[in-house]
Amino acid sequence: MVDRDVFTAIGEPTRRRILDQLRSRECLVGELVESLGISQPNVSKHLRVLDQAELVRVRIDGPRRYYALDDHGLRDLDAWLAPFREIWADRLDALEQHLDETNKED
Amino acid sequence: MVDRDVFTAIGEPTRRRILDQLRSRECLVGELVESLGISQPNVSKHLRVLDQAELVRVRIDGPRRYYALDDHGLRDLDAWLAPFREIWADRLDALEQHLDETNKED
DNA sequence: GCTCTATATGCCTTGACCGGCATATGCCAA
DNA sequence: TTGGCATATGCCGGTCAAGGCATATAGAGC
Repeated sequence: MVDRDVFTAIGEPTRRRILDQLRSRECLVGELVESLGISQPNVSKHLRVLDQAELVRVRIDGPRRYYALDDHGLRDLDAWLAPFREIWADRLDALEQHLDETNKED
Repeated sequence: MVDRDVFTAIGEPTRRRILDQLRSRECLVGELVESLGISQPNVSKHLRVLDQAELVRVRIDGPRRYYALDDHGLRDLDAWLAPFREIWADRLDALEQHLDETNKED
């Protein structure tokens, strides 16, 4: 329980299922327990990891806790991905250019 | 050694360093060993995981193996991320709209 | 204050994985 | 074919995380 960054957080399939579920709306812990079919302590532990990675945030309402998506974590992931995406773009540009050149030659 | 998907592959810091390094150009295993300062067997093992996740591909030249980025894996990650990105967009739209409404009221 | 509900935390076991090391494999040159 | 270089693979020990279970905490109502 040291280095809970976004990458380790989304490495776990169950946690990705939680994130997928939260896309539609915020959920109570109990709702996730029921829909995912895993134990409540387990859900709470996964939510803790997701929270530390800023992938979810909590809204406390009396004894209930509503969990919802938090943009920060996934934006971090998106930022990490960005330079790689640029490489794809460059390759596509190069491909297009190559095709253009080829057309000219015809 | 079961479920080598993109998520588990990028969960490891060393593997992310390898990917970062491969952004500039394809590399030999020995080059990665030297630049990363870790043992050769270790690099080979990480490369194997990255290969299974389609994050890198190999070009064999005699006894040498050039490793380069493979788009497929990171595109998978990008695809997983897409629906979340749409949510950000929706929220930004909603924010803009709210600001517009507020301006009108002034 | 007591109790019920909702959730979090602690302990334990098991399994996965990382790193180090030794060794195997594959390819080339002489 | 023998030797040497580049890389992969197998084994081992330590570590860490996931899941199950029991239990602690916190709020709401009586």
